[in-house]
Amino acid sequence: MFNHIVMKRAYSDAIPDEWKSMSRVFSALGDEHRQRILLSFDPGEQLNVGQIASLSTLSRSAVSHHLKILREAGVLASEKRGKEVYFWIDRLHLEQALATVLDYVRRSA
Amino acid sequence: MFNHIVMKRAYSDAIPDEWKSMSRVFSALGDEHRQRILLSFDPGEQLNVGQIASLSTLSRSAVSHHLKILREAGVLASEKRGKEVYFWIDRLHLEQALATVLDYVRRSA
DNA sequence: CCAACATGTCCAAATACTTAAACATATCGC
DNA sequence: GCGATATGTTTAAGTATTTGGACATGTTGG
Repeated sequence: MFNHIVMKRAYSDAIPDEWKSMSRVFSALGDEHRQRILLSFDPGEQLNVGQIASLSTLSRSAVSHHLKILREAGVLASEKRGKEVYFWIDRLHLEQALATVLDYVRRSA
Repeated sequence: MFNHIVMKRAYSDAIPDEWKSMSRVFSALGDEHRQRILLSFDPGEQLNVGQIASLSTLSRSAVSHHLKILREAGVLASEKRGKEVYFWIDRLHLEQALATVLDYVRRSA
């Protein structure tokens, strides 16, 4: 008995695991400067911090801050090569995160 | 001649039209309270402001603020029925916005 | 080793966002 | 119309984010 009673998930419950990843992606890409950084990449292109900063209207320091947020969100990936740090779009992670939300939305009909 | 020279899109250029819509979706869903609101909806469910506020830990006023942002971003749609305003997930708009980014990411490989 | 360069980090000021109370508007039942 | 209810708006304070300069660290070439 009571099997037919489905408690509504409490608003204050933890955000589902698969949403935590998407959450950071959303926050990261909710900023216009960070969107511009993402759009700076041509297909397959890798850019170092100096290149990204020179395209930007912000200080190198501010760009570095945004790159950190994008990397931690899994929007970009990076690797140090010599003196430089190269960034590229983390295609797989982004696809997975977006697919999670798309899946939720499609089930919501 | 010069056809082979492809100017890099300036960082400060306008964000492409199809991105403006996604931009607001990202900003809207970059906030944990607004994510919780989105996750409050069962499939096909419609909730009014009072119901959403009662699920929330925030004041009704703050919830109203977040609902406005979610509606303006096209995450939720709403309709007034009598005294109440009902909200639901704007499935089509969300799908389209997410598909735009997914498409960009897939072309970025 | 050392000078030049690329990047990251720390910090304080500027800016933007969030919050909740008070108030305003609209709708309903009687 | 009137009181009760539901929601939106304004506002001011609190909080968080963003920014760029100064400094620290790591790397390379000579």
